[in-house]
Amino acid sequence: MQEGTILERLRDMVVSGSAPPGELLGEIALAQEFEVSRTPVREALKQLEREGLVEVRPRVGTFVRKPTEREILELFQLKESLEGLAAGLLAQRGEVAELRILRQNVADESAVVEAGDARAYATLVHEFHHTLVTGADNQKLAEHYALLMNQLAYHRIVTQTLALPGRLGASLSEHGRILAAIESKDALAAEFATRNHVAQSRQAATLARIHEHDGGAVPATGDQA
Amino acid sequence: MQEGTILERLRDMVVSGSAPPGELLGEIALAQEFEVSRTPVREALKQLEREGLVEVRPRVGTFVRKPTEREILELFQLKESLEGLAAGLLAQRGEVAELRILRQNVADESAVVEAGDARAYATLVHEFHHTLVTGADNQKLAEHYALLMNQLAYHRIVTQTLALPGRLGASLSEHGRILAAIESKDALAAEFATRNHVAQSRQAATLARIHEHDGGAVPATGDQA
DNA sequence: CCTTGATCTGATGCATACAAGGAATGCTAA
DNA sequence: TTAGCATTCCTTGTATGCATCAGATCAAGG
Repeated sequence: MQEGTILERLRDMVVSGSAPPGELLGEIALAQEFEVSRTPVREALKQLEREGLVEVRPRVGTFVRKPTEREILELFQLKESLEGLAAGLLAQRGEVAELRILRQNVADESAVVEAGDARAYATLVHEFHHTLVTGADNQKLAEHYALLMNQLAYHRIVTQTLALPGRLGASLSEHGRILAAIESKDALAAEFATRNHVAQSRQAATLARIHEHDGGAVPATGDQA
Repeated sequence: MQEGTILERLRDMVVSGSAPPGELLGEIALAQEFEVSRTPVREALKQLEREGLVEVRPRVGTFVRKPTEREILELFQLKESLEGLAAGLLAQRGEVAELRILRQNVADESAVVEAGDARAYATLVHEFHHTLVTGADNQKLAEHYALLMNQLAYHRIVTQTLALPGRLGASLSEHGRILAAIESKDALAAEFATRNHVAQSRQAATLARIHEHDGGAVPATGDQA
């Protein structure tokens, strides 16, 4: 079959969207699909419930959960705080491996923005933020952050958001400012540059969702920087 | 028997310390104690593992986990960030029920400090921080915060910390500054007052742990404000 | 036609039996 | 005496059967 544990495969089904929101994740069906018994499937489903990805209705079933607008706002507020913390911590660490990765990452971002490749940029954005959090050298922070990002179905949101006009370049320069603040070992500046970046990203993501609900592609007329 | 679900009862055993670090939480023994089968016990243990309270060694057993010094530092860093976020959000909410609770709480704190009742003050401290987070009106924040606090074995740490000379009064005035910043709807001031308070608390807690390792009660000679 | 009720299906929740592996213990040999 | 090893015990991991209950379906009455 596929790779990875049952938990990972199930989580991927939810995060990637191959199991759409509202869909019933029946223990028996999944057990047959994974060729195991209900017990390990059940354990994995409970874990996903703890991660906020599915909703278990007792005696009824486990369903893929779709975050409400309210929850997305709450998650972005948390994201802002946690990434800000990470940037500040990283700035205090001095010259570490993650810093070099960030430099290379921003350089790569410049290149793909030149080429206008929004999808490649989305991948680099993901790596940038991931490196930021990893570089904070705080395992607990990384764990909490990972929970957040799963619930935000990060890739798709980021990809859609970056399709907004002007957002691509704005995001790049924001990353540049974050890196500069970290380079200068100014923890406070790094924190606030990061928080500002996340806030901007949140606004853009909100717009992207609104446009999506309008029905389909993002329009050419944008009203945000 | 007792009240609450199996999960809550098990968690309480770990957090309260009635099951000391390193102790084996055997599924069979717990199942007999709770008068259920291994299955629900096992589910609860897995949940506690995800909360970071126990460590599951495959094919060996589930053991009560003791946070390392490193982890405690990491958790306090997160606590500082999350409580700061909460205070800032609360400051932006205007006159809400939680704000009135905080006012009453600080007033009560003054009274018990006058009376010199450190134990009663510890309870009020717990309520103050809990109200702060609740008042942020962010469910996800509250959930992540709850995870943190469980791992910190908050009650005991706070109680020990407040026993340090001078810490009682310092904590009270810090709470006062936090409340004042929230009252003035200054989100940034509220955030930093809270972060400063948590940082002070962390330093005091570190001292308390060091003294504890010296062997027993906190000495009368303190070297922190 | 709409509402209301019983029934029936299918899902989870729990209990239990069996399989598999790690750790301690005691035995043997050097 | 001690090092090495086999064995035994005790633990979790998995599979499966039964009990229970939410929700759908269908029929009967207004």
